[in-house]
Amino acid sequence: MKQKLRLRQFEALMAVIQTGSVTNAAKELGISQPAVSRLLSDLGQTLGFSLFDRRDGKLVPTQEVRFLQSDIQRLLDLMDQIGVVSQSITERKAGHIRIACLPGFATSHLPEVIASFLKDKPGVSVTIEPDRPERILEWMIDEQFDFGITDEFRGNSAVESRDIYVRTVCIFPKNHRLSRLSVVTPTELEGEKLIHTRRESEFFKCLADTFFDANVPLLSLVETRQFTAACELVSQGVGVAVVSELDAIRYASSKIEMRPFSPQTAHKLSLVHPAQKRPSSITTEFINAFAESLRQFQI
Amino acid sequence: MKQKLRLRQFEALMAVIQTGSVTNAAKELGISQPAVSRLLSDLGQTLGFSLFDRRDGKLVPTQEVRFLQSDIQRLLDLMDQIGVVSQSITERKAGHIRIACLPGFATSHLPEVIASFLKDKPGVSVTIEPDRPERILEWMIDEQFDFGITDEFRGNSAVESRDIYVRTVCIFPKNHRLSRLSVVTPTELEGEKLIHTRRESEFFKCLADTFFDANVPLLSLVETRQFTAACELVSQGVGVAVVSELDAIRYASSKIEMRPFSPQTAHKLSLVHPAQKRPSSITTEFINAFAESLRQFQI
DNA sequence: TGAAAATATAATGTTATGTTATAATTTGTA
DNA sequence: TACAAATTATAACATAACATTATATTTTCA
Repeated sequence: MKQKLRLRQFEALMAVIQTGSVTNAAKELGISQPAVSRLLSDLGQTLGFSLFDRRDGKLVPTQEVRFLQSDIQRLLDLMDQIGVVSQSITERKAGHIRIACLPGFATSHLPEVIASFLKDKPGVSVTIEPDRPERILEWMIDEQFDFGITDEFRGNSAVESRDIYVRTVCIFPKNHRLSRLSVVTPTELEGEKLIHTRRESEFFKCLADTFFDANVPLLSLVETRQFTAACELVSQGVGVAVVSELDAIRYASSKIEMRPFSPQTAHKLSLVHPAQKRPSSITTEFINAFAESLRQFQI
Repeated sequence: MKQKLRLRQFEALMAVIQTGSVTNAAKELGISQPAVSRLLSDLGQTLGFSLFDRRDGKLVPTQEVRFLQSDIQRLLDLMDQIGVVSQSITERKAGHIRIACLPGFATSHLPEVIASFLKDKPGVSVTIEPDRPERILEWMIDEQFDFGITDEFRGNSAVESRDIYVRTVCIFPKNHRLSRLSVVTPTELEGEKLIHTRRESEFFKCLADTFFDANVPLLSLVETRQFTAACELVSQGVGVAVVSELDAIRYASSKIEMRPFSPQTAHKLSLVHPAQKRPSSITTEFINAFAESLRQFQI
């Protein structure tokens, strides 16, 4: 066997097996009969055994060919499949996106965005991994994920980011004295015990500044990492909080009320991805879709 | 995607992924660097997305390519495998043989022949199906088996056969009065009750003829289809029999003795295969090996 | 920044794959 | 059996894929 086996030869072989004649095979392949004839004779030459026997007008494959037939069929099917899949990739209907996000997003906003994104993309799959911002940053740096949704991001040369400023609101238990207001200010919160994010967090500092500027002492009650935890505590009637509108809306229940907080103190979200690696086009498309989904909550 | 995907392009792609550079890939493939360069650019063109990103001196595949990578690898592996298998077929080291045989052969002579035949042919597999001659003939006619070992075959246009005449011997229990003889004749068997094959069988008729010619009445005791059954009965001391030497030797035990039978009355075996279908070369080779294995028992 | 290495492009030869024309073979039928 | 029709093989030749060498361009790295 000096000559190389060619895919085209196998295509011709299978076409003849299926149609029972060289002439019909040629029709099926959309080429001339002599072309098929030669592909077969070349293949037979390199394989070293004859491919067909004549049986009352039909060509039937020899035992030797039958022995190879299933493998050859798989080969051709696989080639087809690769063609189909790459077509899907080009049309952005196939691919995989690995998303790292803050725990709050894994259960509330992100799933809806993914669901609508995947609606017309049957070949696309997604991995979601929720964790703390520090971990998300690591994952971006060593490129274990394609896209990250985080906060408290302070910039990193290995990571590209896009900042989103989300409106915040004040939430409090139903029938709270604040419910008579249309806007809540630090002054109105004087004496209220606050549930808020960690003292070192950027958002807490901004919030503290607004209290300082209003010359109101900020009374701390509970310190939590996540806005959702704050929402939960408020709904238990423990206290009041200033949280991202995104979380507040998702948490809306009969037990809490929300009002705009003034001065507007935004919560900064960062949509991040590895800087070195060019994101796949499906990833880029998803990041844009996600950013778009946040537009209604932006300042 | 107007252009067709080519196997060669995938080979180039995988070589670059493995080696991390076009230059090294070219070396691995044993072709020039510009050749690889162009295979890649053509492939990228038809796929519609870029294949590699530069990362500190190395080319790393894009997410899109990674998504296809395993399928492409399988494709190439399969192509290799087909090459290897067809090579084996050519060298008659791969294939499948379906054998139909008389029950006696399935357990005694055939297995040894198969075992030694397969010794240097790792890719060859065998199916053995024991049954009656009528069934074996059917199987040959509708080509369900490649090779048949039968007797009482009277010819059929759909079946090609090769007749083998196997020597027969007279067997009897140890210490029987016949054991003083070096050759047994019908005359010597006068008065002995015989275990023999069916009355309609060709072999029985031949045997009966020798008795008739010797003017000795043939006393029938048990009629059986198979020689092995006769051997078993003889070893139980039930009577004497004239059987194929092939069976007698395999059945040799401390309980029976054998002597040549005269006049020599051969048992005709037929090695058959479908006439219309050209047997695979591995089948032909096996049939020859099997015929050879019987040489020592032939007249 | 500039030399070295890697890659892309251009010009061109070779092989695979296609074509049409036609010969040889097989099949079906009188 | 013979003969027309259908099928397949062969010949001569065009085109595309794939390779080459030469050379321009880009990237890498000291």
